[in-house]
Amino acid sequence: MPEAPLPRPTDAELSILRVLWRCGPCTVRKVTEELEVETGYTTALKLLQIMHEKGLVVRDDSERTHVFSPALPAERTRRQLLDHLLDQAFGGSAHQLVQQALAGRRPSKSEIASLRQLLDSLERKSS
Amino acid sequence: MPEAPLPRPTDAELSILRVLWRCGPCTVRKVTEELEVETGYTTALKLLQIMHEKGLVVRDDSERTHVFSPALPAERTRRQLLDHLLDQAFGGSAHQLVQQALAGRRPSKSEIASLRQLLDSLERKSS
DNA sequence: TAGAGTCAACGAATGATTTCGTAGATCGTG
DNA sequence: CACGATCTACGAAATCATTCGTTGACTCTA
Repeated sequence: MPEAPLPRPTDAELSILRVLWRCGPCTVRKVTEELEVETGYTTALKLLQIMHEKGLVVRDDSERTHVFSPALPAERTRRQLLDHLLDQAFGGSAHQLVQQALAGRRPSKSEIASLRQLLDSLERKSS
Repeated sequence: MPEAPLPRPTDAELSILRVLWRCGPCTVRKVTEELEVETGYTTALKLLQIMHEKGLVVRDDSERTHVFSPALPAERTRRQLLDHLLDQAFGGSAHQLVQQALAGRRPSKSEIASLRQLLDSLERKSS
């Protein structure tokens, strides 16, 4: 059985994943409190149930109060979303995307330095 | 009346915008033919009608066969989508996003050089 | 042990998205 | 003119996303 790839999280689902990424495993109540937009308890619960069905989160129901964790590391999900945007809006050109992401912003000196290093290592690999 | 900001295009809408970006102003038929996934004529028409209501495309209906164009330049829409992803998935850290976008890819030497130049100019500005 | 509080489950309501069938107007050609 | 082709408009249907009320079970405490 070739397990289906996880679906792309929706906006509301992503806001829940952000909580789990930031706080670690959470109960429904904790998620409800940590969400940046005021949300009803049952709404958060329903979303977590759906996300559990989809496989986006893992549920520990050994206790009465269930505890939820992301099914994938944040980096995997971020990568998936980024790849999708890359295809859909940037014609697959990572270069163009990076250009757009940096233009008009103010990365700090240390960030610029770290990006330079990244370019260096990419160059070594590609040569 | 402060005109409402344009809504973020959905996936299907974005696939139509890609056609308009690539081909310039198009009739419904042209869009239908150019879409990468086989799509019925009325489906494309309906989408264009909705996009017109939302303000995502401009319609020239001076002739019987209408002609549609993007309401915004591609760069503005790409920027909007990128900013949204940045907030939603990368906590606003452009640095992290760029890291992720470049890691594991093979930008060409010239692309790397052009990105280096971009970093240079950013550094000059921020100092 | 009774009552208040907390919990998961379920389903309904709403709205957005996507697809497509049909109808009516218009155009061009034989 | 009449017919077929093409066009826009409209609305129905299916699916999905989101929110929330209610219910029944469990827990803790007075």
